[in-house]
Amino acid sequence: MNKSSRDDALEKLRKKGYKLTPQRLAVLDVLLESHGHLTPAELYDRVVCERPETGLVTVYRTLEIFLKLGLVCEIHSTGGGLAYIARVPSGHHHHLICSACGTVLDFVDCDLEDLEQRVSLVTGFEIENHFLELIGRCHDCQEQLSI
Amino acid sequence: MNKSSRDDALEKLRKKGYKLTPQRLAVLDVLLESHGHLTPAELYDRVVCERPETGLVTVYRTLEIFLKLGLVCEIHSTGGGLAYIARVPSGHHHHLICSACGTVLDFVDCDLEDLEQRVSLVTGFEIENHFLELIGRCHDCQEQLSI
DNA sequence: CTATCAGTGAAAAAGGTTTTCAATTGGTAG
DNA sequence: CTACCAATTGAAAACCTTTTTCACTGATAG
Repeated sequence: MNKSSRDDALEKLRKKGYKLTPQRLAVLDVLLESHGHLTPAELYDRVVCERPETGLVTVYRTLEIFLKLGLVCEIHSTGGGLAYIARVPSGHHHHLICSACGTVLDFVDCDLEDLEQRVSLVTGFEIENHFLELIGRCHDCQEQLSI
Repeated sequence: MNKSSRDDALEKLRKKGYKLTPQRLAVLDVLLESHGHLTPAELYDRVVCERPETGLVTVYRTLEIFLKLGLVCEIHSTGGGLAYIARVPSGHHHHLICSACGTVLDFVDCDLEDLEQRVSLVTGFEIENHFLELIGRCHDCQEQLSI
């Protein structure tokens, strides 16, 4: 639960003219309370606990809006579909994903600007974006293996 | 067309006991002749031109084998499904993808080991893998914009 | 020649995501 | 406070990608 993230999100939604419906608030709160990434289906399951009248479609539509506003990040590395996690309001960062429990940590220290400049010089590409995810095993899951 | 890549691929297939069927050869050749990444459906379309009796299912099955043998790389950043590109036999590398024309270049110079060690120290994660794609605009597509 | 078995195509199934559409609702102007 | 209207919603259907199932084929070994 992060009050300032929540208020920041509500502010952005309001500013763009999106209505603060109960469904959108529920999706937002589930995202903010979650420690790891969630697939749309997982998100839907949790939202339905609070508001049984919510539809899966609305979860998809809400995620689309949240993504456009930068309130969530999309995670691609997970097999099959996409997953989403609330974005802390800290600008540029990447994700470190535990392959066992799915916990996602952010990290900022990526130094990719240097790499991008080098690659750009060699290839003539104008780099617009990058996509970096580290996959590993978090401290807790390492311990569970050795027990 | 890259003769040594083709021979290398045939060698690997043979060594693992996979039969060199016309369908598999067709998929391989389309991949080797392509400059960018291809979705399974795109690949299928091109293969069908040469061998109309080929099924989409076989393309999927072939890609699965090629991926296991390291003959192709999977690309995640593209919206929707996955895409594949022939892997040049050069070990560890990443992809630079043109957002306009889809051309994919490889680059090797990633220095992520340093980053991984830093992130590992800070977070306690044991890094197993990383996933990096740079997205940009290739030299040709930059020119087309300015014309 | 026959038995075997990897490989195949077509169809069906299985996900996941998007579209359609009629009904409802949140925010606002009066 | 009320009425209005565009935005939003849920359910169903449509779509797309990928996987599974199954009967059949075509090599290969004995």
